[in-house]
Amino acid sequence: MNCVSGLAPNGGFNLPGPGKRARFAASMRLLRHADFERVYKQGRRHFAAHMTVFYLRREQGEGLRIGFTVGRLLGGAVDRNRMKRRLRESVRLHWPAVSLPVDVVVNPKKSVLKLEFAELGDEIGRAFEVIRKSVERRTK
RNA sequence: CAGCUGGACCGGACGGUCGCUCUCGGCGCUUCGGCGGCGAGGGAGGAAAGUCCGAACUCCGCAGAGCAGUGUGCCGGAUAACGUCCGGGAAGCCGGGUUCAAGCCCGGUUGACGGCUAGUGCCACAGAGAACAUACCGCCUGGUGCAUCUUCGGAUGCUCGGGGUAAGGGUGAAAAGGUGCGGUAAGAGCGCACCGCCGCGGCAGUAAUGCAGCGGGCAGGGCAAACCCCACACGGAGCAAGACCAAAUAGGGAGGGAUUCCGAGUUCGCUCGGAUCGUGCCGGCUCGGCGCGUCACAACCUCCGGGUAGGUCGCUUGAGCCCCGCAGUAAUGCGUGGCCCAGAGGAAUGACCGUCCUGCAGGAGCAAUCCCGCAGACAGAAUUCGGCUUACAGGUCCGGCUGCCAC
RNA sequence: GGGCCUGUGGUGUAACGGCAGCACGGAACCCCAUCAAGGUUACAGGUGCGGGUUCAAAUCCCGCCAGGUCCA
Repeated sequence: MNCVSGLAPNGGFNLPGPGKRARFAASMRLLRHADFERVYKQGRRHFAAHMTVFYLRREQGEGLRIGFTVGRLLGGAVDRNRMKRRLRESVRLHWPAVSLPVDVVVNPKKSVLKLEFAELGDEIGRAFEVIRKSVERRTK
């Protein structure tokens, strides 16, 4: 029993509308190892200059959920934490207005550490756009 | 003032907007498990690191003792404990003084420092000889032969083999006490003095050890970060320890209930078909439908226990931090008072901006200063403490040495 | 959280505490009409780094660094 497939998406509290302030609560993140595995094995991939984005349409629930994988190859603990924090902030500020029932995993590259923050945000925005189009096409 | 060096400490500051996480308060929704939003407060380090030691804590194991294994290793103290810390000592190195020299004294510094007069093993090359030492060149001695000189006693030189010698040369990391004087054919602890060494008892000190004395001419080369011996310590695993709740699926255990007849087949265990009875499920009940049925198994129903995903606890009040006082050379201990200081779990402490601070480059200015740009280390809690080790921009304070300037 | 292993020319590997070798590759030359193969020659290292023990260290000891691997 977990809250992810059950209550939170059904309730729909966590969907930020255009007027709402940008948030990034726990229910909007991927929190379980099994979810990551499913997205890696069954999901589709989108390659960008500074990251690779995996995404998978979810059967249950409605909200978009996102997680980050930053492995040991990318640097020490300080650098990896910095990457995750910058990604999280970018995702928070570029959260798509339309609600998508999709799980997303982002694998950053080392350049995320030194990249201009605005540029990182643009790339996240473009990735969300690609995912939105892909999901809408499959739904029809 | 500058450079080098030792120790202690700090590790950019303040504010705004939007986020994350925990706690508390009250609110809304709820399938009563939670979810959402509002307000207030808390939110990385000196090394959080490496995981090299030591503990706490938890589970497992355990009559007692020994072996094996691992670690530690001068002495005393500190401590919960340690391979850590503090103090002391031996020893090495550097500088100065003194001495013919060895050595001794003073100052600084280093400091894994039990035992090779228990055993075993190793010591390449070079060298005559390397552990029951050794005679290559030398030195001394007497002998044979030859040459020269001769005052005809012999002397000198060379060759050969004999003996003595451990001074000198040479080899080596190391050649079996050192220096000086005496002594001698030449030499040698052969003798003496001083130093070193060994033994004995004495004194000082808790002890390591030191000091002086007497005796012995000197045995006992080095290596135990070689095997080893001696003394001491150590049960094993680790918060993914461990405790509790516990889905789905599979499996385990216990219990409950009830039959007879006819026909056919038969390897004589039983099987199949029909009727009847009992029972379980569907159903409010009957009929009906789907199953099962008396040795055992299976099936049905009820109950129990283990346990995975997942969740909760462990989880932060502790050998705790700060101030002051006392004891101690110090490590540290004791006492009064005050304080509560991160607890995540795909893992929170961030993003953007402003002002200031520090450093560096550029520009303006006689200068104080101003403008603009760049940079601000090493690094991120993961059960918790005590250490060690390693990384580290810049800065503050205290001490030592050297140089320059002033008095 | 804990255990174990490795590090030597460019590459792969040897070396009872006593001169750091071997093979491949690269370079030059020879051979050949040419290429390959073959032959000869020298080069390339202070054994991951820093200390210590020893007369002497790749080897023994201590501390770091990098990499690999196993268990929970």
